Amino acid sequence: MLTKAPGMAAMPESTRLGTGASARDLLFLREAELRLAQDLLFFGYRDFTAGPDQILAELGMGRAHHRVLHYVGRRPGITVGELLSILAITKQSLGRVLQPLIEDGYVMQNPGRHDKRQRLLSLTEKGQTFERRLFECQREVIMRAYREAGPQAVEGFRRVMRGLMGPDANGWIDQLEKGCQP
Amino acid sequence: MLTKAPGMAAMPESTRLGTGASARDLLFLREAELRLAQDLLFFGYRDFTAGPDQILAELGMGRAHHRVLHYVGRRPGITVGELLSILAITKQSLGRVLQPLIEDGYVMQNPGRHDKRQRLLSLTEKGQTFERRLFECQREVIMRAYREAGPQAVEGFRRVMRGLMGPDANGWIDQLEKGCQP
DNA sequence: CGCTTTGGTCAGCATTGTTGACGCTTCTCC
DNA sequence: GGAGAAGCGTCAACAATGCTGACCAAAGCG
Repeated sequence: MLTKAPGMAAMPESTRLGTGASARDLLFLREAELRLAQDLLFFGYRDFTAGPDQILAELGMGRAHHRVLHYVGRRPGITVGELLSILAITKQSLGRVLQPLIEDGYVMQNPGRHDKRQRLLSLTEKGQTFERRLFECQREVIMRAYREAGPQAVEGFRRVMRGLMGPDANGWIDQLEKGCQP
Repeated sequence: MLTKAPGMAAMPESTRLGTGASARDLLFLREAELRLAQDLLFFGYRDFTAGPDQILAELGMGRAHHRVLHYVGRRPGITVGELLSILAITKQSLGRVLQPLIEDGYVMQNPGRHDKRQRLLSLTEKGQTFERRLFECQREVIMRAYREAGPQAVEGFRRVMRGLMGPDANGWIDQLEKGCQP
């Protein structure tokens, strides 16, 4: 907004992080660049969720249902407590979407083997099918964005996004990534 | 989820986009990588908005108020119609947050010079101060993430985010970037 | 046997999105 | 100049998804 550096964003220069970075390297921290980040996150997140939202609406569901289906699908046998931690919402908020999902046969619950208080959640066949449908919707969007941006951009995207979130979320991401490559 | 390529994300190889990309280059399009993207966006967006949300709550406001303050601040003299297009919400939804912001002296409206039907919106001193406070909150988060990730990662982040959003949002982003470097 | 943990539930409230309908002012075009 | 369109505001009702507070039941644990 004050200094001028058109196209600076395209410079393929220094890769060094932090230590010893020149003033030139830090141009991307100007106010205008940070404002842009706000916009990117707002528009990006909104458009990214738009597809599933539409499908969900047809079945009388919302984004919260998708999140439950996603994380139950990602971690079959997850406990209610873990799900609450991941979503960072209250028991009541979760109950309102989880209960219908169970009643309508998308999610099933089994008592824990070691701890019978627990209700281990997993997707039914119907739940898997539906979750996949929602996923395919976003898959296309991400694939296009990733392919157009290229592998290095994707890696950069990941680094920035992880930097944006707090330690809790970063921990969950680590766990989720681990769990998917057994 | 099916193939295995630990640490692939860190490979600094080919930069070529799309055309002629090898199978190796496209490993980042595996299902697990796309699932990860879903998680990154969910956690990232949530944690990114958490700071302002807290401040806003103390004043009886919500995220919607922040968005209005942000875009009015970004485009002083914006019309109600433009704001509606950017936010992609209904007139009624906007009215509910805009009206209180005007009454409480955060936003002021002046009749358009050429078209007197228009109400050109801009931030009052009070509005600017408050918006800046919210911005500072996110500024720190973004700056840390950007600095830790490095300039190339930031560029990648931008490319991917722009790829995620639709043409409308991309158009608005272009306009907003232009308007800030007059 | 008591205490804690895990999970469920009821009641009420706030934010923010939606539709539909109606009114006022102002611009534009014939 | 008058008709219709455009820009904006507003009332009413509804839906999704957060929240708090309170209370209950079953199971684990010392």
